[in-house]
Amino acid sequence: MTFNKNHAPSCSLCLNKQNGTSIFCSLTNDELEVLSQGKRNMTFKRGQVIFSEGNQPHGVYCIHSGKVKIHKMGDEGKEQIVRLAKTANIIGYRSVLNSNSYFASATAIEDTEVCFVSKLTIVNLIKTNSNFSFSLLDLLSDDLKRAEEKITHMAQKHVRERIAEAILLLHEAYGLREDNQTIDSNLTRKEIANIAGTTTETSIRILSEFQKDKIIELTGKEIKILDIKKLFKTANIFD
Amino acid sequence: MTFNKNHAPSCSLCLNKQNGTSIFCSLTNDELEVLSQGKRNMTFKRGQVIFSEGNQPHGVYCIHSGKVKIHKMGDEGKEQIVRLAKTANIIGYRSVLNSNSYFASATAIEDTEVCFVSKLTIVNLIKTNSNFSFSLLDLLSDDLKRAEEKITHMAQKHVRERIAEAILLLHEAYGLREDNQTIDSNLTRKEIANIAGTTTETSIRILSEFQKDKIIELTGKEIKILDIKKLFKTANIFD
DNA sequence: TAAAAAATCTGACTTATGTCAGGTTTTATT
DNA sequence: AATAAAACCTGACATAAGTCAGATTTTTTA
Repeated sequence: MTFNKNHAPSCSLCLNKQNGTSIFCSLTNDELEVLSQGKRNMTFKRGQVIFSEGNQPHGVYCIHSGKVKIHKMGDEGKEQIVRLAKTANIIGYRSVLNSNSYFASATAIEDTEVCFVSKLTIVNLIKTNSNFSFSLLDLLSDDLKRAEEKITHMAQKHVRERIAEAILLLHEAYGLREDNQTIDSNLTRKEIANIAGTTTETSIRILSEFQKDKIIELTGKEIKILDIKKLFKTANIFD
Repeated sequence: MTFNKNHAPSCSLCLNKQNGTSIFCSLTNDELEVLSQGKRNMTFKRGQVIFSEGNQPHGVYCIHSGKVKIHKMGDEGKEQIVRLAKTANIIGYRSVLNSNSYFASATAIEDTEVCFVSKLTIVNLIKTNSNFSFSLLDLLSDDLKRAEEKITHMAQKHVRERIAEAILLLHEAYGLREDNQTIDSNLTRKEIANIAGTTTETSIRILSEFQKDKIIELTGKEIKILDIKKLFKTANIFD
């Protein structure tokens, strides 16, 4: 990890804020100025750890650009990926909000720039700006909803359905490349297994099956979605 | 369900509030008065539904006494229990906070009295009392932590470990009866299966195994914990 | 650019856990 | 109290998915 004082712009000029995709959108100009003054810019190369399970949190990380996986260690040292984050998302807030140590780790899955914002700044914002509190509550509620949905699916769905769901999650979280077909991420088979909660071998086998069934096309780590309707059907998701 | 205007006391006199176990502890006397005036008292018999997946939420439910399961329907109509609530807990807040329809249902697992608090009241409290916001954020953070832990366990633990964990969850959530050994709840084998994410048959079989191994003693639906250390070990939980 | 280390792939085999079926006991309803 | 409906239990069997092992390809590192 390296510090980088000048790369990310001031928060009020940040594109992610202007897009309306950031949790900091509800801040006043003054508040943004304070945020901007206090933040610390850092960059992480693919594979580098942003924070680690068990450590003490001192603030949150706003992803200025890049992609991050949030993962937990299981009993036998097997990784479980519990969330995926991208540009404009903030990570590490859960532990800050209830003052526990991190219960999960965050690792860059591609080169990533983050702005670190101290716990004190976040706490002050909650104290003074209820819109910010609402944004945080909304964010947490959404995460909780997804997590409890995932519990149900882990308990009840077959691996084939869960792998299909993992691909759909990647699609939703990271979107498509310019060709409008290829998922904009390159996780390993093992990481896909760790989203779906299965073994690397099974993940490989089922991805090949999907290719044989003309649902996806695989080129190395790239996944091109050929038939998204079939993918939803395979995942057993209807709506 | 029946309305019951006089059973639960005014919020400021409520024992759950005085115990320090309620989320409303951070409220001022004036705020408690508003809360008290606005609340509506309801009672639900064992098995009755408090709110249902898919419906629109209009407020939160504070459990004055009783026990409630929060559960989701899986694809094949199989229930997954995602949380357990008891006296002093509030339920239904997740959906209120991000204005979605309920994504899970709540059903009384024993006779339960609740106080219904309108969404407007909650929103006003968040707007005016940042301590209340902190309490809610803390609550949601804790739920999220537990949920993401459960995802990992669902994905990686064997059914035997998950059933042991389910018993420990019951123990933690509902505590013990006067004998200091028997868990104060009487879920069916099927409901235990629906916490652990397995079938009724397997849950029955594994509970019998635990009895044979002198970890628990079963009398109808009652579960007496004989060896909690062994139970933790069986669940593969150390700390 | 060579060597080492990951990641991918495939086949054979094992096993945990689900499914089905039938009987008994407990609980709820009339 | 009688009947119906859940809940509980057990055995036999089926199968989804894990494990192990070895080969190939890709990526990383020196």
